[in-house]
Amino acid sequence: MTEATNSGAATFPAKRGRGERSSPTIYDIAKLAGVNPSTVSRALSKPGRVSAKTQKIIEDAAEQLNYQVNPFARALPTGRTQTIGLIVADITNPTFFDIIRGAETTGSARDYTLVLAESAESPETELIAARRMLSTVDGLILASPRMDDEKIRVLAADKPVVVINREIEGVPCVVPDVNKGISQAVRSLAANGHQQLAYVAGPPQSWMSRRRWEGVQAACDWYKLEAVRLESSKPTVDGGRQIARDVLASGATAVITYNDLLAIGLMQELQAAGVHVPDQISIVGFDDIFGADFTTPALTTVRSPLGECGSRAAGLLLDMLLGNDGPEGAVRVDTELVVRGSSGRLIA
Amino acid sequence: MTEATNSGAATFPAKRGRGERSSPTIYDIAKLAGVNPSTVSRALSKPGRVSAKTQKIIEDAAEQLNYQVNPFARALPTGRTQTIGLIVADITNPTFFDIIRGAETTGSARDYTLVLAESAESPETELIAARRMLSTVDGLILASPRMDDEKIRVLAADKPVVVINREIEGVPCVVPDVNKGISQAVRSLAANGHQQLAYVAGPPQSWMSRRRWEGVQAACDWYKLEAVRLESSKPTVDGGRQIARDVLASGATAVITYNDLLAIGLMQELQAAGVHVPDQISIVGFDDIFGADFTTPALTTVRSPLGECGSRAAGLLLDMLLGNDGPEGAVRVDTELVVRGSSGRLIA
DNA sequence: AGCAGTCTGTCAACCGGTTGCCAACTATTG
DNA sequence: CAATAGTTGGCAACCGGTTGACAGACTGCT
Repeated sequence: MTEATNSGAATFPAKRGRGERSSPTIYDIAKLAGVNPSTVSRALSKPGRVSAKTQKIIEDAAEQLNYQVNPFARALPTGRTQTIGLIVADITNPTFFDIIRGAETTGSARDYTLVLAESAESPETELIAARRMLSTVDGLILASPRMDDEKIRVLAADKPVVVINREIEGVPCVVPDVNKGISQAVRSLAANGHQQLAYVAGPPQSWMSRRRWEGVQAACDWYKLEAVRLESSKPTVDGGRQIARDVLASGATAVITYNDLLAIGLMQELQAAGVHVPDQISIVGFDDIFGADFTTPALTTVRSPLGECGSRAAGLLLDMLLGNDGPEGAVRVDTELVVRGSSGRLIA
Repeated sequence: MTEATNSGAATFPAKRGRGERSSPTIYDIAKLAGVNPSTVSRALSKPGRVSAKTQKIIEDAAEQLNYQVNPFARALPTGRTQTIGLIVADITNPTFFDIIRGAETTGSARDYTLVLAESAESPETELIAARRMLSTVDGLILASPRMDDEKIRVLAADKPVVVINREIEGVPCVVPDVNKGISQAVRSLAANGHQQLAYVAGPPQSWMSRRRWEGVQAACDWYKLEAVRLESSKPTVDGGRQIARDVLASGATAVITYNDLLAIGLMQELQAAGVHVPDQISIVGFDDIFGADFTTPALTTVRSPLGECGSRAAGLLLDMLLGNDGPEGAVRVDTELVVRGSSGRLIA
């Protein structure tokens, strides 16, 4: 190769969008420290592989040049990117705010950067986003995914994946354990004299909505309440308003909704219709989202520790990246009833 | 090189965390299509550089192999990463939810990925996060930055930066133009018989809080109201509760707060103290955050189109990445008064 | 047919780190 | 003092795309 043509000389372009001075590389450090670039690389990433003396010299040089690794150059040969991806079904939905926050916080505490995408509730968009991300992140968190189990398993076979708010056999999951919270809610309602309860369901394809309904049924069985299930058109404030007439028609005096948004809409509409909450109807929401205590009366709700879910999921993921196996079954985080003003004794 | 030692043979490790099959490269495509890798590269990224025929062959081969570019490999020589960074002061704060959403949406519409970080309201953390990000993204959006102008200018000299919610000479900014909304608010209050107005300020270092106070003063001058400024301890619901006694003491019958959170807390506390809103005191918030209409009465507020800010900022950034210059002055988006139940005629 | 001008594909260098292998050097021990 | 074991640093290949330079093919024109 020494005697090769070398005709081209290929002067590479300056690049660097602006501010011409490109950042220092390990080659610069090597020159300054009088060692080989590979030694610099080792000193900076493999503690103990080089002698303390050389280590010091190199670190000083790096300091002096204000060196920062180029993450892309590092990612190329190793595949490690120091980023984790998070895909949420709907950025608009406050449920996910806490999840995002939790994931970002524990991620950045361990020097990982969070990459965010949303699927707009569409299984297809979700899959596309997931695939696109998978090549650029070390691991992926799916919050309330909409695609089918099998697709998620395929993704999980490729890189570490953690799912929030859904249980999938063979994939690490973090799910709020709804039973405790629901049980508290139903007991509290029963104690307040309620006998007829309505559950306002969420999207039909939602795993979590089914789960909550099962929980409600079980608890109502136990506490001897009658439970009916009503279908909302969409899991939003507006959907809550629309379901109000069905709720009244059902004759139930207590309502548990799939989420807080539905509860808030429902309460607004009932109040507008002159129904008093909680004297005539008690309302219990789900999740304890931001703003659940802004209402009058403030919303009683089953709190899902969403922030903790995000943070636990990120923690799990990072552990898996360290080579540990994912947990056996799903990780369950406790839910609990937060009693506020929207539920109480029935005043006939 | 042919006669070289070749002793090493350097068998590179398999890598790929799991699922051994690594993804196809342009070399695989080249082999399949019977052309040179560089031709593949050109076909895939430089439309028109290769003949239509070859183009077709290569595209088919890529399709068949289910090829995806390796973003790191591409980023290394070019510096382009197809990602934009967003740093917010506080992920907890709902003000930023819409900004995040706006930025994510327009970003991903143009095939850019959003990378998110938060500064926890600390100028130092912010700077560190910004620096760390800057090396891995094509451009950066700073929402309500807390560090000083000069530092931001330095960052902006390196890569395109857009600032939201603050004006900095020489850096592209997107700011809500508060005057219109404030003017509407004060006019409405004046029309309802109010003569004494209090402004509850936000964090002292907040550029936006000062701006809003100036706007309030100007509008009060014009509409002949008296305005006093009160200092909140923190811009949260809790801070709003704490300021209630000062508000009452001030004798003002109308209040405009630095943000909705303060307004909500203030209203809760006043109502708890038996003060009727809006009959005795009118309250106007700022931003129209998620949940501002959950309260009873629903909150009257000056809406800042936060989602639009995020989306405009991302748009601006992407344009700058295309080589266009940033806008001359700051981009202003209109604010407007949203009248709901918390403001109205004074009933003495 | 001869020749300039245009297209198109190939070659090879390069981005900036990482790492397997080896050789030189140092320290330990018989 | 020599032989052996353990360290440490250097060499060079490699990750996967990008791009300037260039040569061969092809076109059109005289």
